[in-house]
Amino acid sequence: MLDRYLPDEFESKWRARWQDTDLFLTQEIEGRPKFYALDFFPYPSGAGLSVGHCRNYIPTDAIARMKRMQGYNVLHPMGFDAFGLPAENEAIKRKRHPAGMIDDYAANYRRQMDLVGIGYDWSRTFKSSDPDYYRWTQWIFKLLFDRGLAERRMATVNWDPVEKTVLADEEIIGGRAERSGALVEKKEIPQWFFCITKYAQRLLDDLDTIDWPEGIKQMQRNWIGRSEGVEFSLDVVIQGEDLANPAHAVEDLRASFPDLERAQDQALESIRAAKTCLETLNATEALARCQTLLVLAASPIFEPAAFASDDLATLRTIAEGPQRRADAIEDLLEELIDEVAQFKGEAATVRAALMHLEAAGDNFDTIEDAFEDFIDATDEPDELTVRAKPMSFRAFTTRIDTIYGVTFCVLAPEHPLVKTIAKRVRPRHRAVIAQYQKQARELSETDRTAVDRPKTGAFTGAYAVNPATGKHVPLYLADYVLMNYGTGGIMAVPGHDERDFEFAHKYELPVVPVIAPAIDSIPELPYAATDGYLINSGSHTGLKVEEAKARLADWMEAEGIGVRKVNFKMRDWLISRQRYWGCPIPVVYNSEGGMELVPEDQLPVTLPDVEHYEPGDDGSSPLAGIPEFVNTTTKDGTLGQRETDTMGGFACSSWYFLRFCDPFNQDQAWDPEKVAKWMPVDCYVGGAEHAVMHLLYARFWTKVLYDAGLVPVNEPFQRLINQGQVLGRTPYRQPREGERLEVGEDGILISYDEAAKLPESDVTWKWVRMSKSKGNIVTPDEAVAEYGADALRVFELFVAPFEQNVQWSNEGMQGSVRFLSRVMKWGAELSSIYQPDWALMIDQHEATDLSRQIRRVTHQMVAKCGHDIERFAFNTYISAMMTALNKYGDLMPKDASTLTEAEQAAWSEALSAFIRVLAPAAPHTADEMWSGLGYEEFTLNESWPEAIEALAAEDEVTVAVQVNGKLRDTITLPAGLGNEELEQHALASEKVKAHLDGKTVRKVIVIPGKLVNVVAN
RNA sequence: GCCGGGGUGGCGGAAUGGUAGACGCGGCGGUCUCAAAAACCGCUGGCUCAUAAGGUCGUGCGGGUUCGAGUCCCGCCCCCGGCACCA
Repeated sequence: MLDRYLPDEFESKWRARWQDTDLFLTQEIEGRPKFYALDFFPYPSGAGLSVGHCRNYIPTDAIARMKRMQGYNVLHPMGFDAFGLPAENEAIKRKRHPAGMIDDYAANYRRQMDLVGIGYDWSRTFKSSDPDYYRWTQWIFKLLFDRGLAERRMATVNWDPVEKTVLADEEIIGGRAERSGALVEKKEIPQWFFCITKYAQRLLDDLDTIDWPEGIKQMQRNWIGRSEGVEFSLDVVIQGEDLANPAHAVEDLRASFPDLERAQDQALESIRAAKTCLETLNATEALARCQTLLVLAASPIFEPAAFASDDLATLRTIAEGPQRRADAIEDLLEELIDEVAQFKGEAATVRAALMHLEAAGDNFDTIEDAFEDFIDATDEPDELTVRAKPMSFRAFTTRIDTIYGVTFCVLAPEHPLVKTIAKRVRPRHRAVIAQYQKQARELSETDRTAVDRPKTGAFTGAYAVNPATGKHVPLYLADYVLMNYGTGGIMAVPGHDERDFEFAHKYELPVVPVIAPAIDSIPELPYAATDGYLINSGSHTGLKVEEAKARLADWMEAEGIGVRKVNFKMRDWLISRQRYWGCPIPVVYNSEGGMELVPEDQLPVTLPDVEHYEPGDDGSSPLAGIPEFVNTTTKDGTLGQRETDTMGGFACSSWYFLRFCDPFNQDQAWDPEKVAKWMPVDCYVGGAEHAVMHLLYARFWTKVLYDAGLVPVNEPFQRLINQGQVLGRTPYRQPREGERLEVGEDGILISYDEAAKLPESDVTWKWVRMSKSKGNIVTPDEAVAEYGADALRVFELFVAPFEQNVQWSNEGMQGSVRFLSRVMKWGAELSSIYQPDWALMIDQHEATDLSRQIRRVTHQMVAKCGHDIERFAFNTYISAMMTALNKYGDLMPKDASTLTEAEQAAWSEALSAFIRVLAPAAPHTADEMWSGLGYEEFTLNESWPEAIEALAAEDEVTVAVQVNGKLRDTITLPAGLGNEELEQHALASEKVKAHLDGKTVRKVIVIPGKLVNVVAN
């Protein structure tokens, strides 16, 4: 037997044998328990694997190997996440087709995985871009659609101007695209969504049922963002008066407009002009013409030559008035026409519209006032109800208990009510509103949501009515209120909310405390805590916060003002990508714009094989430019057009773990029985960067499939473990004059060569995640070539706890080389006395002290190793073997011929067990040693040694003896002594006596087999 | 700011409330060798002490609970990761 670890001598031989005999083929033997070990679906990149990736694959392999030896049916598959932007972008850059490129990269990954001896069942492998696979991705899309969980709707999307694609919220980091780094823009297009929000509550609740890192669960909880509160209505009034009362409205108008007389004159003139127009025009015709013009004016494709000259002339009158913007006038007229038409006959509508056309030509600012006067002058009081339609908005709050402290309200600048309010308030307010809306629109999302940004806002001129107090509080616009959370409007309680407080401070709004930690105290504001009592709260004063919440909610529900509501921060999953390299969405549109799903028997909708797949500059999918793809027929045989969006990559990775259970089923996505056999995944291993997106989406799909009765589990991944990152030592230098640092960098990345040339003081070394772009990658190829595959494996397992980051050093692998060499040397020394039938012998011959000691080491090691692998503590698994080896070393005989048969058997057991326990970590070495003992079988097919507790038990124990909690002596005693005996031995210790001198023993605490603590004073 | 995870020798790290520092790296001394490497053996937390024995301090900081705290509780500090005007 080889007595040194010489990997070149045997490692590749074993890998070849494993492959040749299909060793890693999944076994499905009746009656055995199952174990599904899975690594995150990797996206193969051109950079290949680094030793960092191996830190994922090696430990999973170790546990999978142990489980197989322990008699489990083990499913340990691997495949490739092939679709997606990174692949497509790289393909474009390299001018290669992504399919071929991905094939090459995946082949390289596979080669590297094999190189380090990962025992994947390659017979089950697939890529998500295989039509055989994505056919079923489309099938699941259909399933989601049929269950009302896939929707197409207009949406403002995050647009990446560099990659020319739409991004999910999750793909934006700080306002920039995660991948390209471009500043994200807004765009409005029809998009496909999966309605994950319908599952929000279950996704949240079921986190409690799975064994995942607390951090990841918490991240998902935060992402889902559940909050409980009350949503209720607030009426909006202007000037603090109820405009439903016409008399008030007119009074108000007069009071607020001292120039009324003059305005009336102007208006009357306008009306006269309008009447003249009316007399000469057919009313219906006039209205139609107006509307046409308005629509035209708003259209970006407006083409003046296409229209009759009198239309044009009218349009010009509208659009070219002094300081007019066509869109502003259009807005106004559209509103007027809408409103008036609703309540009056056509003639009046046209009259009003024309009048305002005229008025607009004269004096835009007074147009609203002119309208008021017009209504006034027509002597038709009911027309005032048009203006006085009550306005209200809804607000969501988790702190309904603070409603008495509302001193103002805020709407998001994009809130739909703002437009209505703007029409009704006085011009100066209208101008402020318009200005503020413009400002908010122009701010990028990044700027707008920057935390340290001072609050801004604008008073609308309108007031909200607090339903609890009836008080009118000013209504503001402010961009710290977001349209896409809650209702887009809030009740502001500056006394008990930091943001509202800051805003109130800036705009000098009152701050009223309504919650106090104790009934008679006044808190320091803002006081955001929820423990306390209500003060200044009318009939609710004195209630505790929780009770007040309940009572106020009850009251609102009873009065119909509001309802209890649960709000989620999570949004639906945007799935559309306007790109080529993705799974086509199986939808066809007919000529009327209706949509239908591609029937199941016509799936897959395959991606056309084309030369050019670059996205168009307008953001349309490259598929849209391929007529052979787009043009198709609908179910009823008419011409149809295919959906040209493809699905984002997360769709493909949301069910691959199911396909692995039945990878080549041609008739269905999987056989439910097979999935029932293997699912859930027992141990799912990958990086923490997928904490939210992939893991949430996969959970969502699993739940949908569970609801559809297609999978028997509600959660896909029973146990999740995140490996730590491998960091490479990376050189940086300070920027030179004229150089600028990238955002987030505090030095300029340089190469190792450059670092070697610079003076040491100019180079800063940092530990940075290995990546090709950083130039700090160590590949498994290098590591295997220099140190050996098993050395790499052992080092990766040993170097640090599994979840912790590692600072990589090649020298560290030298340590595992040393360990493996010692193992092989020890094995070689013992091989001459190895007894294959040790198990029989060991019971037939009387044990000696030595044999008992050997067996104790063996059985302690076996127990610890199994337990440690199970709990992913691979570093202590390796160290347990090292410890055992050290102890064996101490017990090794000078002369083997003096060993008794029991001792030979004990040594044989030790060697046999050690090799098998070593196998998950160092399978090449284990197989080499195993065959050296004459065995034909691979260690993977051998059974995991059994740890016998009785043999592992110590017959002597070292007892710590303390006096007043301080260690004063250790005494070695036979195991199993009673407490009293231990106490006596402890008190008999000379050292203990010395410390007890002059003291009285008050108490003696005995921990059996461990410790005696004498308390004395 | 909020949430999560951490902070232990020169370094990576071990330690169900019970002998802190397992195991490894590095370092020091030795064996072997003409020599070096490799391998093997021994030592290796600080202070105190000529040495040993012994003593004493010691798990980010300050308190507390306990016979006994790296571990539990309270209050801080620092590092890493995530979220971030979410009503």
